[in-house]
Amino acid sequence: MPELPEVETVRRGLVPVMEGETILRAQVNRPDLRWPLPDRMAERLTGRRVLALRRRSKYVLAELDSGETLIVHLGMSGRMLVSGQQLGQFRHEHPAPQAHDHVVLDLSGGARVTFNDPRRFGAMDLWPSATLDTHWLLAGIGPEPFGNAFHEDYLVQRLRGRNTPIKAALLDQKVVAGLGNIYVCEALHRAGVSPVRKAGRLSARRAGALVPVIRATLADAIEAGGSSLRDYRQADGELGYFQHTFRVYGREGCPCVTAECGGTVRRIVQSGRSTFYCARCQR
DNA sequence: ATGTCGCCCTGGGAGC
DNA sequence: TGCTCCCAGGGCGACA
Repeated sequence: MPELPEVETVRRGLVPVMEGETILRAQVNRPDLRWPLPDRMAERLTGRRVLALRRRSKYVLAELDSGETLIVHLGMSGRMLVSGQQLGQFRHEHPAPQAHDHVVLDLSGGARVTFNDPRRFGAMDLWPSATLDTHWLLAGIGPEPFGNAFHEDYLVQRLRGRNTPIKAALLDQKVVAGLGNIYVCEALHRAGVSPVRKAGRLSARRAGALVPVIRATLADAIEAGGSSLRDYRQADGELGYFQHTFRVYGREGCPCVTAECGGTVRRIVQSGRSTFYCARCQR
């Protein structure tokens, strides 16, 4: 689930139950996820107030009143399940613990946030907030797609001379933060750019034009995620926000949705990962 | 520096 | 029903 729009959706879902609240209890059920969890993680979280919830790329960042920030990455299968929140006059019960519930946080507002991650590609760490940018997971990440540093001249410059397919270049988190396999495929289709085209062989005009298309693709996805945020709250934290209408992703063999195109969506493999695109209208 | 590949894990679905 | 194989939205580190 977790590319930038999904992580942003998760963040927005967590804000009302975490921001300004105190972590009354932290339960850490194993010593590691993808990497070792920080030393004494439960103690360093317990009693801390969450000052702000932010997002950087695909990371959720919980700034604590201890001067540390909890860094969370959802990997491929990570979930942040919310239970026990107040809904009108009702308060949901906490569900029974599930397999792969690795970290459980009980907040002062009554909510419980459970990090569940079957594949354990996720990660958590605690790091001084003042030097968050220097954390090894965050240090090399490129500009936020909605930030001022991500603009047409930047992207043109960044792609110049690169011999890798544009698909791989946009997947590279050093080029732009937060894009994953789905939204790269979707953005390239919207832009009419072939995923196999070498990044450096895209005209400056077409390379620059990717910037607003990437933003629009992500913004639409966030909006779609936001619309199902209500389900997320109602349904005991069950994360079910994928009513997105993908134009190419997962649509191998289906007709291209571009008006008057008439092409068929193909699936190919690039650097070991599926790419979906229409060879007729993506050039 | 740049680009590709293997790998860390588990679960779900397709096919037999 | 049960097995095997393939696939999965990430990203690091090793290699050419």
